[in-house]
Amino acid sequence: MGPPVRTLQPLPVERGNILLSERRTAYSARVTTGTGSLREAQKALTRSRIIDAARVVFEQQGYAGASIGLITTEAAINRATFYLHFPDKAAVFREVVALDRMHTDEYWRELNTALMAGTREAMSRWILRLTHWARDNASLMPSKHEAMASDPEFAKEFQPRYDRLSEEIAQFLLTVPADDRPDMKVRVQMLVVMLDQMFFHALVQGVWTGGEDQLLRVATDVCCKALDIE
Amino acid sequence: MGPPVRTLQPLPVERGNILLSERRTAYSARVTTGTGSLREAQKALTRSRIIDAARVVFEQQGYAGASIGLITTEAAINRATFYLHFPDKAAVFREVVALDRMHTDEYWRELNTALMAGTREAMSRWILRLTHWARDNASLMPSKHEAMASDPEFAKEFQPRYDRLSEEIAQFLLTVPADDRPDMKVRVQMLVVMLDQMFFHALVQGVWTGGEDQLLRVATDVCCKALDIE
Amino acid sequence: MGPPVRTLQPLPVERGNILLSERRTAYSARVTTGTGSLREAQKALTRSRIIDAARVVFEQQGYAGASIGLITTEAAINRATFYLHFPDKAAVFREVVALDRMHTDEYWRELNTALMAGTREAMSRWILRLTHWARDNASLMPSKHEAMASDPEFAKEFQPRYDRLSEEIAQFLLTVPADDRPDMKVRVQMLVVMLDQMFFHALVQGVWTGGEDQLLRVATDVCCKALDIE
Amino acid sequence: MGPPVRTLQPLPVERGNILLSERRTAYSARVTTGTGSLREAQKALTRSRIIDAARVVFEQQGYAGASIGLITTEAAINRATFYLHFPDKAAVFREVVALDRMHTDEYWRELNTALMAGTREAMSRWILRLTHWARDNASLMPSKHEAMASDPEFAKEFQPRYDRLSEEIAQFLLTVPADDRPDMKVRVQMLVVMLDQMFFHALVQGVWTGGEDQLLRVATDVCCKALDIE
DNA sequence: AATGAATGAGGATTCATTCAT
DNA sequence: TATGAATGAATCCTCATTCAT
Repeated sequence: MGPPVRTLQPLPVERGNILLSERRTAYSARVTTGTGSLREAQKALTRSRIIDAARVVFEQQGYAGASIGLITTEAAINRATFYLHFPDKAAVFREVVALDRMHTDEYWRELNTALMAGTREAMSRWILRLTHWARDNASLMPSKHEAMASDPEFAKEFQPRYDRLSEEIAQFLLTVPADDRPDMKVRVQMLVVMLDQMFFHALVQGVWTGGEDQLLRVATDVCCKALDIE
Repeated sequence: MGPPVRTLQPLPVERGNILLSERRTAYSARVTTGTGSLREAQKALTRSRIIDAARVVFEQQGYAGASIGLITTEAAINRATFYLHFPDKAAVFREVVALDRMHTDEYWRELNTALMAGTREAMSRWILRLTHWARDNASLMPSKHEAMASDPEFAKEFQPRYDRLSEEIAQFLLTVPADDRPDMKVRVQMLVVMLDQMFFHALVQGVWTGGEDQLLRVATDVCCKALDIE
Repeated sequence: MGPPVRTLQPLPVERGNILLSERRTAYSARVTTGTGSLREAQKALTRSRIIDAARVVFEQQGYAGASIGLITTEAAINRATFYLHFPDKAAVFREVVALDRMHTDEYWRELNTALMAGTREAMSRWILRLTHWARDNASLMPSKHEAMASDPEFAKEFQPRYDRLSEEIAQFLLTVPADDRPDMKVRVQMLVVMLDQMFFHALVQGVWTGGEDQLLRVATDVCCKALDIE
Repeated sequence: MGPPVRTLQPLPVERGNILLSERRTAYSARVTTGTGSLREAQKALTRSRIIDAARVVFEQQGYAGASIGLITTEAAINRATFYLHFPDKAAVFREVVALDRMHTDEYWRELNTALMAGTREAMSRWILRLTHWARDNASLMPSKHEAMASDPEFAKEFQPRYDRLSEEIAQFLLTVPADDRPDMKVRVQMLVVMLDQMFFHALVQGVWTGGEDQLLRVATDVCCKALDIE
């Protein structure tokens, strides 16, 4: 009878969530290591503190709502110190998002694998993986959407993901008849957009009524049918 | 050889588009007429001026970028007057969006018809219709996304659209075996989310590379396959 | 034995002088009267309060040292109110100086009369008059010099005084042989520059050692000789 | 028919002039050489680099506009290094000006000679010399005026020049009847102030309309007449 | 002696909002 | 009802200055 239907927890990202700070530290800390001299290490430490704090603030307050004052307070540093490391809010935000994106790419790449496999099973596994990813990144998404909507720069910067995606699945596309490739590319893009958005609605904004099982089942089915899998 | 491939014009909504003002005026004017006494009529007039001005400003400046000062300047009224009609920015925004939503519902309702028809042709026609709608509403979308992302209230308020949508297609759902209904509902929701988002990317943010024909063709195909049409 | 030698009091303008506030109020108040409606009157009142306060601050702190915060504190109004009346510090300063300039012109005009008279007596009287004027305006001079030195705009705006001066004495120039006029014009300009600067040194910066009598006597003598008077 | 009338080039000192850097380097270098140990030499080198850079910045940005950051950037040294050599902006400015003053004194001393000669010719030559000096120092003058106007300390420090001047011409004063000496001293001071200021207007601020010839001719005439020369 | 990093303090603006008219 | 004027609260940003290295 399958696993119990666990309603998708809409993730308590509603501006106040502080759950992920631990992992976040890991994120940016990872970047700092191996720099060399002591001074550089210290600078990198401060920098990563800012990034971590920024992430917390962006998650809690959204993009527009985040002020540099809040970030520096959260990072427990002087406001002026911020400007030593970043020119403005947008710059830190880019950094914060970049850390996420590293993982993003990783997951997208797996899509290629799943498509190559060409089985419902593989698709299902990938979509499940996607939910995990969405859950991890959910808290920052509102800010990302907000930034993209309010600042054309960000829109240009973050959106290309979908374009690059089509390159990620280049391998898979080669398995498709040459004539069908352009359409297939668009088809995959659409589905990715769909899943992306769907998980955003489901996880971040909590506006999905059904259970997680149903969501996964239907999503898999839609994708497979659209891609003529099985 | 089919119609010529016209690349989707990414719609010059890039903060400055003023194309729709005419229609907009019609929108809010429609609401004000026939209220009753003279005083009320005047008040309603001012109110609709604010709404129209607000729309212009939201389109040009985005949600966060729109200040009450800009709105009242655009409306050529005093800043204080604004507060006689609306408590804050969010309130006007709700009104502005509401005017769009009237139409929104209208279009969604047609989805039910298309689904009932159950033909690729009907689906294709509806999707085409959707692109028109998207084109009309494109300019306000960034603000809407921004507002939703930054203000949880808006998220709750605007998202339910997808829930209500499932009610709109209730009629269609009755034609589906009772056991399949829950999944079918989710399936349609997903596709709507997909189309919605797709047109946002394609029209508003102009990040779609293919032509309009391709977009429509693939979208129709994905939807039909996912819904077992044909 | 002549009048007693009274050493020129270098005027306690050394950032802290508050002596002239009374007169100042008179200055700007004069401007406000006769506006008409009550609202306008109130606005004008605030405006003149800002100007008066600005003058005090400029006198005490110099141009660079004067901040908008200091001005609004002195005026006992909100900082934002300032921006309702002036775009920036430079704008108020212009206004403050303008009030002085009204008088300035008046005094320069008398130079023409003195020159026309062509007697040592008339020159002496005018120079004496000039010292009074200098004394009255001494406190603002440092700021003026500072503003002129630091902001080319001000230099352009305030300096032309010397050019306009040559127009003020046009009448006198007509009494001079046509051939000598250009040189005579320059000659007068030089002397005015000299007196101007001299009184600035003597009164404002207090770096003159001699007594007031001596100063007047020598100045008169230099001027008369240079102009072939007597 | 005299030399051709060359309009006084108002000297492109308008914050951006960089003409004099060569000479300037010479200035401060002269001071640093011959100090002794290697360390001291290095220190002196840095010190002179700061002074040179400061001069450039003061010329370009004015006194208030010059920040320590700008100076150290121009000198290509660390901001903190500045504080090893000077306590603050005022201190470097003093040095910068002092370098000028060495020359200043030199020129003033020649005034004594000219006065002793007591001929129109000698006066004329000295005044011409003065214009050269003014031209050389023009670029720094705005800052000097600004500093004097904003900081009473500077006023006290730079002004005394006029007092010391009277000592420079002590020799000449001895040739004057004892009774007339006090007045003569003041008379010369006045004329020097006049010339000083005149060249400032003419060269630095470019507000003089006439040609250089006229300026020199009239200035010479005024001085000679005022001093009963010829 | 020189530097990189960090800080504290202060100044300019802008905005939403409230009064008295 | 509509307005002009005023306000309080934030925010951004820059600068002079110090400290550990």
